[in-house]
Amino acid sequence: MNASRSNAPAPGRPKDMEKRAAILDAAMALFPARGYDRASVDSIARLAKVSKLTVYSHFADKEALFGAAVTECCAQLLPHRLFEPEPTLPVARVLVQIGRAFVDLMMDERALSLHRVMISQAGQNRRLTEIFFAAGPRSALQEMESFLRQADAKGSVRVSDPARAAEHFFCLLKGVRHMRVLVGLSAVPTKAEREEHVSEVVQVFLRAFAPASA
Amino acid sequence: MNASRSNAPAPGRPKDMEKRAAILDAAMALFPARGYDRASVDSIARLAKVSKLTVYSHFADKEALFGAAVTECCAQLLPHRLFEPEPTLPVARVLVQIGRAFVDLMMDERALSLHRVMISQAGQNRRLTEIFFAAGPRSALQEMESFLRQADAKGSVRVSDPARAAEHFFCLLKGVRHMRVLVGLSAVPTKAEREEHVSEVVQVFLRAFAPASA
DNA sequence: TAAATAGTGAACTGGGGGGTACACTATCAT
DNA sequence: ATGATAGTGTACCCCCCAGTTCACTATTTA
Repeated sequence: MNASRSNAPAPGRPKDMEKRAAILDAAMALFPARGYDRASVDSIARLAKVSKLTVYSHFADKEALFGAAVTECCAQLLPHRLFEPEPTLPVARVLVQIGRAFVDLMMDERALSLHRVMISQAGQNRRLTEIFFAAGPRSALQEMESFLRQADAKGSVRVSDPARAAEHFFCLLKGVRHMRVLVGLSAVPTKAEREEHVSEVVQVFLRAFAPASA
Repeated sequence: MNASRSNAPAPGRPKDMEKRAAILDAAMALFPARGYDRASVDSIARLAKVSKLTVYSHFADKEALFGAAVTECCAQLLPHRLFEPEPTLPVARVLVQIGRAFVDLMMDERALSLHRVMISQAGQNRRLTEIFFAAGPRSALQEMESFLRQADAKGSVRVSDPARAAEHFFCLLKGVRHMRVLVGLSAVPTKAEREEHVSEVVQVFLRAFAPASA
C-alpha cells in the first residue's frame, strides 16, 4: 500500500529499486520485441540478471509486469511535446515540422513494436489500451487540433472542424507505408523518403484546407 | 503431389475433402479470433469435429495450416472487384461508392481479425504477408489508381500521381477510427457514421484534387 | 478377397511457461 | 544481536501444446 509513498521506514530490508528498473527495462525490451505470449517471465528475469522470484516480488504477475512495461514505454516515447507552435513561420513550414516529428515517431522501432503488441492484445487490457492511446495518438491529435484552430483564427488555413482536419493530416502522414512496416513487408523509410512524403502530404493538405483567397 | 489434380485413381481410400474444408473453416475461425499462438491444433480439430491426426494428414504442420487458412480468408474477403467504374456518374458520386465499399471492407470483423493476426505475426511469414497484402490493400489501390487515371484524363479531377492520390484517399477513409478499432478501443462504426465519414473524406479529397476550373 | 490409404481415439513424448516452495544468504531498522 | 524483509538458486507443480505412436475401424481400387 504505502510502501513507496509514505516515508515510514519499513521494518526490514528495503527493495532494490535498481533491480526493479532492470526488470522493467528487460520487460520493455522483450514484450514489444517478442509479443506478450512469447516473452516469458524467465527470459525477462534472465535479461534483467535477476531471480525470477524477484520479478514476482516487484510485480504481482505477468500481466501487471506487462502493464507497467507498456505504461513506461508510452511515457518514454512522448517525453516532450510533439512540436512548439512558432507563430512567426508560415503555415506550410510549421506543418512540415509537425509532419516530420510525427512520421519520425510513427516509424520509431519502439513505437512500431508497441503498436504491434497492443494490436495483438486487442480487447485484453482495455485500461492499458487507453493509456497507450492517450499517450500516443490522442495527445498528438489534441496539439494538432489546437494549432489548426489558431491558424484558422489567423486566416492562414480554413478548417471548420479542427479535430477532423487533424485526423486527416495524421492519417495522410501515416500513409500506406505505416501498415506495410507494421506488417513487416517494408523497411522503415529513409530520411529522404520521409522528407518527400511529408512535403507531398503538406501540399495535399493545404490544397484541401487553404483559405478562400486562392 | 498430384493427389487432387491428376485423375490417377489413387490406390487406397481417398481423402475426404469435406473434412479438409471443415478443418480449414475451423482454422479460419480460430486463428483470427485467438491469434496464432492461442489457437491450438487440438481446438481446431475439435471445432472441425475431426481427429487431430486427420488435421496432420491434410496439413504438414501448424504453420502450413495457418498459411492455408490465411490464404483462404484473403480469397473470401475479395471475391469481387471493389467497384465497377460507372463512367456516367459524376466523380463525387463514384468516390462515395468506392469509399463506402472500402470502409465496409476495412471494418469487416474478419478483415479486422486478419489484420490483427498478420500484424502480430509480423516478420514470421514473409510470403504469407505478401499474399495478404496483395489480396487486400494492393488490389484496391490498383483499381483506385486506374480509376483516378481515367478521371484525370476526362478532366474531372486533377491528379499528377494517381498512385499516391489513391493512397491518400484510402488513408483518409481508414481514418483514426480504424486504428482505434484494431486496438479494441472503439466499436465498429454504424452505417450512419460511415456514411458521414465517407462524404467528409470525399469532400476533402475533391478539394485537394479538383480540376483547376474552381 | 487383398492391398492400400483415410480416419479415430487415446495415450504418449518432449518441451515450455506461469507461478510457488524451500533453504539459504544479504541487508535494513531497532 | 534480533527480527523482518529482500534476493538467490534450484527444484517443483500443474497445465498446455505440437507432433507422434498404436491399435483399430472404414472405405476405396484392383
